[in-house]
Amino acid sequence: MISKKTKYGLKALIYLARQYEQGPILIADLARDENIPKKFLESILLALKNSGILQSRKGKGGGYYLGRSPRQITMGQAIRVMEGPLAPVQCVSETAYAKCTECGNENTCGIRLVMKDVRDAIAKIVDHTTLADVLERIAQAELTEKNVVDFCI
Amino acid sequence: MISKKTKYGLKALIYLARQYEQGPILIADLARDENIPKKFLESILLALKNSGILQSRKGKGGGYYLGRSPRQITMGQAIRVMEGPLAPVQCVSETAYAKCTECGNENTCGIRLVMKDVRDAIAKIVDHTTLADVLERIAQAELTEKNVVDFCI
DNA sequence: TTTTTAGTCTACAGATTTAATAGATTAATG
DNA sequence: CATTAATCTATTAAATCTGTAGACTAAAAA
Repeated sequence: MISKKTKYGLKALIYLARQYEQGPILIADLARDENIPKKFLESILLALKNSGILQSRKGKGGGYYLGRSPRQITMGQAIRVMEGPLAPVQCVSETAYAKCTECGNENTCGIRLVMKDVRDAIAKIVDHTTLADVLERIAQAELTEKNVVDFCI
Repeated sequence: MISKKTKYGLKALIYLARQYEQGPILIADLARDENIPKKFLESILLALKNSGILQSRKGKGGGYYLGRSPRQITMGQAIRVMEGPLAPVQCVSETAYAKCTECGNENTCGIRLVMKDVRDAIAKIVDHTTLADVLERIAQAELTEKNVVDFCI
């Protein structure tokens, strides 16, 4: 299960992607609109900024905005910032490899063999899904739902 | 990242699968051979027993053993017992669905749409990988490694 | 240049989860 | 009835998660 921190962060990114190139957005507005504790959100956005995904400006007219286009930001990049590596075990992580302390022979560890497949399957999805893709899927889902509602009426 | 508890549990299951139908195995032996804290292992095995994956016998000649054949125990079943649901967000869990508190409209939530795909990808792997499959892959990996060693000499 | 605005940094604190340990109890065998 | 080995209850230390408070810094406007 992903943490609230990650959920909040992804929500914020989707929110910012929706208003891409419309100038900086205030933390306070984002927190209010998405129902996220403001101080908590601050630290999340800061982490996203330090990783290069977001940029910010201080003072009047300031706020947060995407550091590059929604097409160039993947869910995988964002998730790694907030949740850490995708891999279920560190010995199969591509971005944060480390030997498992419990593990004897890495080449013949059954758990590792399976978890390598799991990691790759997760990465295949989140590293190929951009914020732009997410916006499109949301729009599609909203259309579908609208039709369902119309159908009901 | 999966917890130590889950790693220990999976190690124990693979260990027991290797000796399937050779009678009950002592917690103490398992703990020693796999380098798992004995008391911690006790509680893990008990949970696996309560879920039906393992069976046990008390007293002399007792111990733990697989409740069914290694072909009929999947990694997914075991992981769910120790780690909980596979789904990255509870609103896409097949075995433990619950509405996300942060979520407004579930049908049009972008995070949900992506995480549903992730859950399905994970489930596709772990629900179709049995303990028998893992044993086979280990055997295969050991063969490969042996050849590599031979080649070096 | 002072004031206002809004992000940044430091520190902390409560709640929950993780990873264990200790000891008493129960059930099965011989 | 003694021995064996799983089971149950309780506790604990450490880590992580979630959230809060307040001082600090940079930028813009008055």
